[in-house]
Amino acid sequence: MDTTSRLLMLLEVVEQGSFAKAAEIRNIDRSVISKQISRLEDELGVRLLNRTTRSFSLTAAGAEMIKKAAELRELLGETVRMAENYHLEPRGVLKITSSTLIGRRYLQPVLNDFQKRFPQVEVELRLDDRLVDIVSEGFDLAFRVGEPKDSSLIARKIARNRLLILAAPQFIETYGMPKTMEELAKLPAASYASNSIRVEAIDYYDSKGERCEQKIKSVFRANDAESLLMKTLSGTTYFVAPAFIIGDEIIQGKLVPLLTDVKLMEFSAMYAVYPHRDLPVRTRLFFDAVREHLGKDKPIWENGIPNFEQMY
Amino acid sequence: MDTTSRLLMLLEVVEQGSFAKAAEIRNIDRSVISKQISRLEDELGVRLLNRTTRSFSLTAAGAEMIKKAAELRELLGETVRMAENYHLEPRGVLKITSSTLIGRRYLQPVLNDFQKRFPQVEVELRLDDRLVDIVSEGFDLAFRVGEPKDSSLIARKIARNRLLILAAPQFIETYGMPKTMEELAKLPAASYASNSIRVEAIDYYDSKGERCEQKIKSVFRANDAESLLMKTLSGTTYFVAPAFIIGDEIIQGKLVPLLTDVKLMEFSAMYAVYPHRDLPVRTRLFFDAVREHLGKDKPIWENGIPNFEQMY
DNA sequence: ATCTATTGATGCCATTTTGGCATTAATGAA
DNA sequence: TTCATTAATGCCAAAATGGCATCAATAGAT
Repeated sequence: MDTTSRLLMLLEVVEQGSFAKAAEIRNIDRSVISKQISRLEDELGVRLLNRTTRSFSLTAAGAEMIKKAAELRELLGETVRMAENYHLEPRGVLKITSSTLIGRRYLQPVLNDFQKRFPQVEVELRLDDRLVDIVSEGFDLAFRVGEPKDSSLIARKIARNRLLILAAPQFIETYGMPKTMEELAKLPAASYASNSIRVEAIDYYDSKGERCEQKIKSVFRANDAESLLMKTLSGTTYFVAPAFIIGDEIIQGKLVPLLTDVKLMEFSAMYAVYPHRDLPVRTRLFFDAVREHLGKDKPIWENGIPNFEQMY
Repeated sequence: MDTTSRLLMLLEVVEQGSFAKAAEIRNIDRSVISKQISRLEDELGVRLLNRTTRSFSLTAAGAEMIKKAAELRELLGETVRMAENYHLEPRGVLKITSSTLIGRRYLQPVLNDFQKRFPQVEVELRLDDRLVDIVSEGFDLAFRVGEPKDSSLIARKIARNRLLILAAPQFIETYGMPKTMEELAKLPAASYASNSIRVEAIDYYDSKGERCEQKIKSVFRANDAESLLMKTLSGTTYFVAPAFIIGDEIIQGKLVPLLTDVKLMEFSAMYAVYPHRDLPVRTRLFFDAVREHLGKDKPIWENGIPNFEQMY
């Protein structure tokens, strides 16, 4: 390890706010960070951090150094990316992140095939339902539902994501088949709720084509679509579900679409997000493979929903 | 060693034109270069050099990489320099270059004192009578006679450098004391000649104050002032000498100034040259020490020339 | 005020990496 | 052709690295 790497290490330490966190991210011992930062200070001949045993603050010199370190990281990244443009065969580590469901159901099959075709590519898949900082953690590609806010990133819509209103047959037996949105609104619902998004109503177009919002009676909230689905399968709630979480439950008769004549507003589409314009070969190929797998116009998950084109 | 260092190594290899020369400059074995460049190619996944066992050429990828490597070197240099601005005590390696005579006679005493005062500063002195590329070789400071042409460098005049016309007493016995420039011009001269400068005449002001040029009869030319001086001491030539090469030869009576009533044009002054606006502390302190040693208005070497103020 | 958990520093040791030497293969020059 | 120079490779000793255990300091909890 030499001065440049030590500067990048310093930058990470400062970004993370502690030696320990930086060490955890790099999967190395804290002592390594401690030693390398000390050594960097020796090399530069300047104290960079004011330590107070349990924390630190930047010195004036340290503040200038991390600015330069950020420039170095950027430049080094550019350099590596430039080299990657010369790769004919994909190689290196493909780092991907997505929500658990997307990863397990839609990326995993593509990845399996991808690594058969390109054995030289290592894959690191991080399934996480919270948003991940793809720049600082160095991801090549992220898959998310909903358009990301960070405009420094590039987001491409890769599949639409329509909504359905679903319930189990047992639910319909219990409550009867609702005929209107107002009737539906009185029935118990399962709905998605995390600290970022919270679904509390159904957006739809009424018979006159006007946009309406119908508040729902949510009795079960979770930040995990599978949980909501399981709850709904138990027959105790209905569920306004984005299509991409549906497997073959409808074909198997475990779930039935309700109010299929109502026109629902389109839900946030699925997006691919990446940090730079010029993707490494491995990323571009995988990206294409995912789009191929998901389908050009009609997303793959809609195959499990008979007559979906005629609904909603 | 990490990717950045390997890139810088590549840059040096390309600049030097061979692995062997780059290895020599760094004082490491060739095998190290060979291994590290190979490893860099592995890391980047691109062939950077087309090898032909006895030489190499850059690939397209390699050409792009060395551009980036040059940027990296520049940025890393800036970073280190920025850190040096925070040094209160001088430290690090002070790298100086000068001509042999300047180094031996005028820098050496200052350096001895300087390292007594600041033992933490290492010194590397390169005496070389050809011009040295102070940027690419990383010198802090250079001392030269004559204003340098490279405008990317900063040059400061640190001492005037007047001329004298000198001869040994034996020379005067042999040829008689010349009374006019015309008489002098007929006598055999020793003169400085290198592939850059070639002294073939004496510039002076005549009795009417007009600029004149008197061609001389040069019978001994060398690119080394000491040689010219020794030749002159032998009594076979006179010598138009810059004052800074004079020791105590005049006081000891070994040399006598000729035609002291002629007003000679001032010779190129002595300059200090450095590559950047913001000098590290060690450099600034040494620079000041040199100026102190040489004297503010009257250069130290003029002390060996009695009544010099009244001559020429 | 006291206790506890966390943080960064330090010393020690096993592992990895590095750099130098010797050898080899290739190639341009004499 | 021969010869000298160059880069690559294998081997080995030396240096650097990373992990573990430990310590001292301190912010936060009780």
